[in-house]
Amino acid sequence: MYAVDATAALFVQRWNEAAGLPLGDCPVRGVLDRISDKWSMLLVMTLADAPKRFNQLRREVPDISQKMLTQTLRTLQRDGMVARQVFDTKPPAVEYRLTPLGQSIIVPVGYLIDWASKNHPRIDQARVAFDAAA
Amino acid sequence: MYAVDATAALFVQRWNEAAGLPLGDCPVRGVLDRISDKWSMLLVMTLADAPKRFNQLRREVPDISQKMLTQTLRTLQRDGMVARQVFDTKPPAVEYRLTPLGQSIIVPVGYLIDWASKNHPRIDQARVAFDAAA
DNA sequence: CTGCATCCTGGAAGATACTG
DNA sequence: CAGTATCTTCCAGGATGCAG
Repeated sequence: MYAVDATAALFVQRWNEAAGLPLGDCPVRGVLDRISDKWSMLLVMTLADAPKRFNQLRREVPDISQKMLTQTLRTLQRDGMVARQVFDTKPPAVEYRLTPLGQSIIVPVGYLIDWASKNHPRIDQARVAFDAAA
Repeated sequence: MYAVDATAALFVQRWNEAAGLPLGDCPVRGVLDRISDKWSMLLVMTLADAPKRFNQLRREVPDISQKMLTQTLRTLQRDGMVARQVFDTKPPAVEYRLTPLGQSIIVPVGYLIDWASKNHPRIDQARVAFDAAA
């Protein structure tokens, strides 16, 4: 055991319960896998402040290919995180917006982002030290 | 804009600042990428309650290959999240434990796990509905 | 027990071209 | 503008065998 704070201990306990499930039935594994794909969370955060259109997303995430943009948006839509609204104008416009479910993940992902921005210098330091030792 | 709560709005604002950075310089992207690999967070959570040895980890995460276990542990060690301690016994024993940095990520990841366990039924529903519509 | 070395494959992702 | 279709590349990850 370590000395961990109460919040961490609670999460660890929940995790241990979840981790005991058969692999296919562990909902956490499934969600972590989804989050873990290269673009999903990036798009969720890019849509976090306002709904956006297809090419607007391409501009704001310049290093995503249009194929992966389409594909990731479809997956997010299928998972109920993003809603797709077509405007029947000429030329057609398509707007993507977070659903309430999609919005609800902003906070937990936000904590991770917060952790990242606070601790990435430590990670960088650790890497330099590790590589120097090797 | 959506109507989002204050916490979410704060995280969105921070994200937008981070997202403005050149891609290589965005610390958040880097950390999301690390988290996004298949096994890192799984191992962190498995080590969250107590230090463990190599084959103990194999048993607790039965579907990880030994190659990926070694590889992921090395990466976590390099990033300063995990410490590796060798006991000079016969046969040799090696113990892996979370560093303070590694422990500090339990809480933000925990929020995500919490979100996952609460919302995975909604995601499942959404998928069924989406597939039925198609 | 704790690994490293090698080989190999599936699927993720990129590039390019075309369309309503 | 918002996609689809196809081809190709690339590498994470699995399988297996060996070693200190």
